[in-house]
Amino acid sequence: MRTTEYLIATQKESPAEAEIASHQLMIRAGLVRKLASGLYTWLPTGLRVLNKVKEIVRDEMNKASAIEISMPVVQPADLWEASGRWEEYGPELLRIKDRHNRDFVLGPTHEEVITALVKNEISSYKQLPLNLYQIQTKFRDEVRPRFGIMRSREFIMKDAYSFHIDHESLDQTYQRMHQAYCNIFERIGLEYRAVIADSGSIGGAVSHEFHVLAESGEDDIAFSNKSDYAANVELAEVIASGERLSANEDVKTVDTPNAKTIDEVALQLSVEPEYCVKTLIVKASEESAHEYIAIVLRGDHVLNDIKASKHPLVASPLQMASEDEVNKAFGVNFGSIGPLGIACPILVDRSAANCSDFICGANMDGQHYTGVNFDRDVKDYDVADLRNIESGDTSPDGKGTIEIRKGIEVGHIFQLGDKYSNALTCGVLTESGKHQTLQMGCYGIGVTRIVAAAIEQNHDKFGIQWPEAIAPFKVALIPMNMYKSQRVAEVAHRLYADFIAAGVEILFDDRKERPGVMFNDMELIGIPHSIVIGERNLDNLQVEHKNRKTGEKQLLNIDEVVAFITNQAGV
RNA sequence: CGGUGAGUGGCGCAGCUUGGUAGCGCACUUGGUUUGGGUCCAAGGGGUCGUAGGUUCAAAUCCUAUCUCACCGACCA
Repeated sequence: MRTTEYLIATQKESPAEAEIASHQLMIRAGLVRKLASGLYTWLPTGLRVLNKVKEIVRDEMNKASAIEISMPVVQPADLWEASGRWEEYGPELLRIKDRHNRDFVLGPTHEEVITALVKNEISSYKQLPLNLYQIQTKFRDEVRPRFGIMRSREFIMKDAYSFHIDHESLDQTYQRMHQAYCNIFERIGLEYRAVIADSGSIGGAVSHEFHVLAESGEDDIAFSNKSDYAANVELAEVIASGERLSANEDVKTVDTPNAKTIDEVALQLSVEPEYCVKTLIVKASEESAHEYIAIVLRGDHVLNDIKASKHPLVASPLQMASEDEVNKAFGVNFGSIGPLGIACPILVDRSAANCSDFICGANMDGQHYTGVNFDRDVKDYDVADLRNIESGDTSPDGKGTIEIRKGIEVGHIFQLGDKYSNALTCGVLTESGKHQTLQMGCYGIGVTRIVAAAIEQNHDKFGIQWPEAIAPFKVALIPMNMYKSQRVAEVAHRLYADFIAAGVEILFDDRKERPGVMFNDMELIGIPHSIVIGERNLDNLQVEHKNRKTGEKQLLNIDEVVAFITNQAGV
């Protein structure tokens, strides 16, 4: 490709609204342009990258025996009414009417359509398992589109749906998809983690998210430094390390005037917060036959709402008691609540349960106890996993310690079970001739989001540094003063032809621009290899190669350039 | 949906407080200059100042309404 026949569309400045690197760089490098909130046009360079990602996804899906189809973006509402999601989905579902005033939706996902399809096409267990996918535009009327292409309303998703006679078969395909996803992200060249998204209470994981690690990510990922364990911070189970030490001290009452927080208590008593416990009062569930529950955490730990609300004694969703309610029920204000002698059931976090001789509120304003111990002093309580996992905790699989980093969710795989097949009565006849509802799995990848995530992970102050596998071009050919130097022009044209003959994707900057402009544009666009042709090196029949990622420069003989690139880039 | 802020050539902004008929940088066009890291000079083209209404001799500027967008919180690939 020649720049003079191409649309470069680079910019010096990025729009004020672009907050994160990938958004700024996608606009500055001329990859996308915004049409309206959450709606983007893909310019030629961006589209080349997008297509590379699509091809890798497609290839790995095919290798995993998934079969490509294409379903409509516009879907009739009655399917959504049948699945219950016409009511359930809410305003993110864009609803439209046709000329006959019939209701349709712009598909945010395709479970309904695929299930209806399979219901009609598949009638025997012999045709199973079946795994169908498409790479296609989705529309979700996001509350707040953000970060450019990262969270747009219209986006491209690879969505796959598998159908099975039983759970065992579903599990096999699920594992296969898990592996396919790992292959995809490895091939693209991204640092990622497969994250446990929901450790179902019955039998193992039923959902994994795939996250690309990047500072700008919106999710906190906890992962082991020794194993491949990874989970959302909210969902990661915490196992308490160590054992409780024996009680040495007696309970004493100390004055802690005006100390409302653990930090203030710890400061007044000159101890670290981890030697204190904090007691939080939450609303109890109906079945608990109490009004409130006291939750006890170590002073330096953070309550995990999700875990707490899953406990049978605790109201779901979690509701913290107000200070007035606490005062009314227990005769004490925030700051001096404690488990010792409190008139409600007590839930103790696993880590807090390992504390001994600890400090806690005395249930009298302005006073705390020291030297408190479970069992000896606090007798009736339940232990549960109630806090957020933290950096440095032991990994839940027992291997290594936990690190926490930000992640961008780019993929999600699910074992759906029979939710949709049941609602739309999708089943087959079994070997014994009985009707059997199918088990389903679904597997999504945010194709457009991968492009943004790749930039988040691979850029510097000059621009994008594309991984080879998804770079819009492998090589930028940059001639110095081609319009003045006949020699430079000749070599440039010859190399350009050679690269094309060798099947290398090359961008030949034949604009009549100053060198600085060309260097800056090619670096901003992020092409992995630059070949610079200048009078300077032509006497020795050499040109210069520069690696975008490492910045390394070296001189190459003109005759060797193409081979050098094809060997290095694995073309 | 709640909170905050902004709408002025393609992009980034100034002008608004104190009304007087729109300006700067980038980009674009032309000519010259320069040519291994976003040259420099000159000339030029392009804007219903988000929209509607009002106040006024006069509105980008003041008032009212409305629309849109962005940023911060709960959802998602």
